[in-house]
Amino acid sequence: MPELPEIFCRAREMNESLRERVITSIEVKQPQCLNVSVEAFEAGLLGSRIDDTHQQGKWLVTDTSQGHLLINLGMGGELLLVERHALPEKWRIRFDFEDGLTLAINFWWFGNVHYVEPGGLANHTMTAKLGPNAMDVTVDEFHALLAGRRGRIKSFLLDQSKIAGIGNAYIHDILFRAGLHPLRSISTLQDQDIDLLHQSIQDEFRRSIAKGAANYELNLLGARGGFGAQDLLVGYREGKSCPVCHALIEKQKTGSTTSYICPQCQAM
DNA sequence: ATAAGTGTTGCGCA
DNA sequence: CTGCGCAACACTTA
Repeated sequence: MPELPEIFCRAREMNESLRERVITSIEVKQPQCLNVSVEAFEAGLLGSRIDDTHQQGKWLVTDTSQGHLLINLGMGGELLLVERHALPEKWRIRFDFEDGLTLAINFWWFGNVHYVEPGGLANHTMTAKLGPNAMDVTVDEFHALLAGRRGRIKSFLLDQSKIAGIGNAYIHDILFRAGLHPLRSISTLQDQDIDLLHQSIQDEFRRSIAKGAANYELNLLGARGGFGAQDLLVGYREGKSCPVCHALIEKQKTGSTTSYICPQCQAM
């Protein structure tokens, strides 16, 4: 589950390792994850020089000399920079560079690799409609985003068009740190709840980024991140005791996603 | 061995 | 606007 911390780290790694490289060949094993035909994809990116990469929600947006490469790893996957003779077993799309290195992209379920021509980002609806990056939202902006909303807090936080980058793995501890039940109605939140929730998002993501993000994902060079189960307070800890009140952590179906909560600390 | 569950997203529908 | 069910490119666990 690449969420904001993973994508943030991958963007940083791409900037460190891919800038100035020129794409000399492209192999697409899975055309379904493209937004254009294989022919158009290759015509767009062959010969292009990699420039800056930035993170936008769960998307990686790479500028090149011939347009933009946009990647969404869906529910998990890797971007591996390897020697061409040492390709990983599984990859769906591959970019070869002139110096013998290859960027191999894989994802295990639902990913996107898109090409957008120069100046066309505004027409790429999947990224154009994203809300502000969760880590970039100030506390005042966060209050404004929530003002007048009716639904439930978890649905809002997971809605990428409202605020981008939060997924169903980090959200367990984000809500726990804020003392909020996932099904809590936004309209019942007090100002201090919103302040604390904003702080929780910042804290959780910063802690993960500081450790190189999730340890179940590989970075560009194949190393695992340092943020893992030992860093979670309630997430994926069903039946264990709450670190604050020692009540037993519960796993609950909340709408179409599963939630891990402390029934004491996160009462409705 | 078979089936359910899972980190994402867009869509249609109530 | 909000919620829900569904489907789409695997893989792990019960």
